[in-house]
Amino acid sequence: MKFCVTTPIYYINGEPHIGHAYASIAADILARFKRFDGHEVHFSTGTDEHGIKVARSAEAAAMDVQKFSDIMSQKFRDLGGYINLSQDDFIRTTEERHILSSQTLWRQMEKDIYKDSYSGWYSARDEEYVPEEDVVDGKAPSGAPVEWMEEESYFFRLSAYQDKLLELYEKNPDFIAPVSRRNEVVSFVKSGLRDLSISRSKFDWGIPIPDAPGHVMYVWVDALTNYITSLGFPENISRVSEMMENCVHVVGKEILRFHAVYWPAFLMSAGITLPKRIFAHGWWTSEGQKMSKSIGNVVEPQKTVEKYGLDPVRYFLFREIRFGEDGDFSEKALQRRISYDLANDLGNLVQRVLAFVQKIGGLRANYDFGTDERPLFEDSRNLVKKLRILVDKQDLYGALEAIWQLVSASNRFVNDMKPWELAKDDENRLNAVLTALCEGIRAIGFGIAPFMPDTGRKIFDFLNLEGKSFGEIETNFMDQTFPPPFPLFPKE
RNA sequence: CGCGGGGUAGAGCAGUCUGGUAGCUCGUCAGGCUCAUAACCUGAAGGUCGCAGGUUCAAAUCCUGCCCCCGCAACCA
Repeated sequence: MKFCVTTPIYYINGEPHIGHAYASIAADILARFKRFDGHEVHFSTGTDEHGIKVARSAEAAAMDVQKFSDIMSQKFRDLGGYINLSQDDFIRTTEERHILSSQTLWRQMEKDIYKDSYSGWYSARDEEYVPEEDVVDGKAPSGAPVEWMEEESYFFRLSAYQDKLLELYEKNPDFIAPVSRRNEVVSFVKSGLRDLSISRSKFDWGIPIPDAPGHVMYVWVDALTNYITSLGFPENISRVSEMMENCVHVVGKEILRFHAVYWPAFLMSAGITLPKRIFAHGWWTSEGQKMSKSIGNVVEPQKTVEKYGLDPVRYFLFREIRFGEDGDFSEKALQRRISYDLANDLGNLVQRVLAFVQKIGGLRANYDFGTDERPLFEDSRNLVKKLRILVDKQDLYGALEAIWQLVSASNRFVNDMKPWELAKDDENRLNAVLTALCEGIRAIGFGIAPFMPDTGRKIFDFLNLEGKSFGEIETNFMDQTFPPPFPLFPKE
């Protein structure tokens, strides 16, 4: 089976923040899970580097725009390192392969492209058109004066795709997730689609339009195309098709419309396979307030990871709120998750069980699961099946919830079975209990590994499982001795 | 009358379609237990279910009006 997942490509006009890390880690978790489950995975991320804003920022920094792009793009590549991204490709829209890809796509859409003039209120100071309703007393929101301008532009016949898009949403109810976002898009499309201006001629920091000197592509055309460039468009069209139909685009809710309306319309026009799903994630506030530089509450991924460790942060982002909804990032909440969920529940479970196994010199072969051990054993074997279903819905919160149900069940099992008493007079029973618990810990390890890669690996090491995948969970723990365990999430 | 979602214990949510005086997770407090970085069990505190009317034996749940919050409302990458 094939699986493809993408992050948005990040616009390099600003510094990486927790929102970028969030989307990237989400995609990373999906990619890692599918790899564990034996799929051939393509996971891409990257940077979006064209457009007037980048050109202006470079100018403000008195830098060559390509040089500026190189520096900014590198910051996003570095972010991937801090958060342990397992991407297969990091794409930059200024790369040659992408320029060719975008121009090819443009050509394939040409039957839906026509030349006309675009007019509107233009702010020369801001170098951009200002929407009619934002113009007050002849001024843009920035205070700059606006004037009525007209320029030649290429248009994409988006209006021709209204019915096809509605049919797409109708036939594929899961094309857009979550459901509330889907409804927004459907209602937007139903309200009527206008043709889209897809070229710019007032600046040149963009991909040149074939045979149209002076015109560059509207950045969104170029940006969206990255997904198929990464898959090998235009050379490897079969790979593009087979990956796209199994592809989940993880996007922020602010850019859903571009992905759920424009992108499928472009692909339909060009005759390219549509992605399987567009998943719109929510936004984080920080300590109860909107993140902003002036308040000084912007959560910086690198600093947060340095202070709390990567795995706890990855865990927190997907346990604190349901994926798709908004939530609040606070240090107190993070500390609580680390202390309670990770150290007390998970860490302590692993420690109390493996320390016991260590104490009796390993697991022996002659044991029999009785009616007491069976349920935990079954739960352990069923966890992966549950996770497959949840992960296919991108319900990462639900997945962690399911894993922690097994953590709790395991902890409860230790309390109920009292291995410390069995140790006195019933060795076989003790072996059965500890073996069932190791089964639980193994399942938990597989479950958390996509979320917390380092912690997953530690658990695999504890149980001599390094290199095993989901398909190999049937292995039995017989006559095993394990290396001595150590606390996974040590408290100070 | 632009479209849509929502206001339920300290926090986040379910319950509203198919009326029967409220539930889940986390947090707080007390007791029990203890192999371990401790967890688990039991019990407790805490809600006029946005406001006001109406229907009904009975309303978070149905009807009417009002207040408030939040998305979307096209070229913003």
